[in-house]
Amino acid sequence: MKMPYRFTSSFPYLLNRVGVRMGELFSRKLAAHDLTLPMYRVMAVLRQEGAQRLSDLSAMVTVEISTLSRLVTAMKRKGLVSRVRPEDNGRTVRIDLTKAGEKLVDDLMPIAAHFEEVGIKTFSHNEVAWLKNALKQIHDNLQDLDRTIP
Amino acid sequence: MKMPYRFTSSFPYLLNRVGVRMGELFSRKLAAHDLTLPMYRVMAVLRQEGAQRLSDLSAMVTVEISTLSRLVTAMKRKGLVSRVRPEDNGRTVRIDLTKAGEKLVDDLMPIAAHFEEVGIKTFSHNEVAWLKNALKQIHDNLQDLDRTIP
DNA sequence: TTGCAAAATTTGCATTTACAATGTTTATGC
DNA sequence: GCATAAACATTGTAAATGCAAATTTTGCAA
Repeated sequence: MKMPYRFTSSFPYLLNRVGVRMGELFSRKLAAHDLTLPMYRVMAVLRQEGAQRLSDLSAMVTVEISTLSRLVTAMKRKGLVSRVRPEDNGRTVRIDLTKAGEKLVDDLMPIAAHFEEVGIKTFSHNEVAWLKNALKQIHDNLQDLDRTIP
Repeated sequence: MKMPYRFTSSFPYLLNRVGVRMGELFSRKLAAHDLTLPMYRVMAVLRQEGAQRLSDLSAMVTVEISTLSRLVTAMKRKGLVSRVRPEDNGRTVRIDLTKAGEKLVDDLMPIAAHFEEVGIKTFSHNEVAWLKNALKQIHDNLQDLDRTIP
């Protein structure tokens, strides 16, 4: 038999709910360092991928590019990142972590990892791997739709 | 062997990414009705659960209560919800869908369901059920932490 | 019953965000 | 080689958000 549609059992609802919760928990820790969650995400991506153009960073962090532009301004003021226009292509901009930013994000990542750990502690290694892969897959499915019907 | 920590393979990252994407897609549809995603979520919860107090609604929709207060004001202005103070407890407030709000959310839910469908189309029924349950479980794990260490 | 704490919501205010418009720099067609 | 388009990034502006403070109503103890 077909189940009736339940909003609170829908994927977007469950997704948003756990995402917001996890974000809140971590944000409290970040506040002690005078940081926001988007700032952390930017630093974490830069740490992993190295210097990025603004638009690429925007895609990786899933934050609107104009928002990111201002965010980077604030982070630069804090001495966390550098922003330079490369000589070979002056319309782009190259964002990178400073030493201080690197140090800070290295301190914070274990805390983020801890919250992740708490969330997934009731799952096996394989289950977590499957789950993460599913999230990746679903994202791709939605991206495909986005390309098909703009 | 232990894998190095990869931010872009972390659960919070994958979660946020797919959540934002799905939200964006649906938001575009909502814009045609002059609605925002939080507004839809409020309506969907009210549709499923019936009238709610503001604080309960806040918990269900995972939106900050002061934000919700203003959101409800805007929705009331649009004629989507009613807001009354019950006689038996004048410090609470009772939010409920109007007929118009009910009609609107009934029209929108299939669209939301469609995007969900697109996202999870590559998974079996059982897999989706497992996935949703996992998200619920993880949320609970985090809630427990929240209660343990405030 | 009166006064005080708790519960629930609202508001003040500063920050963040999104969309559109604008500004630069590079690439392309003729 | 020059005009024009395309690619990237920034800024103007209005709306959304979050925290703290204020407000209103209820519950409780003396």
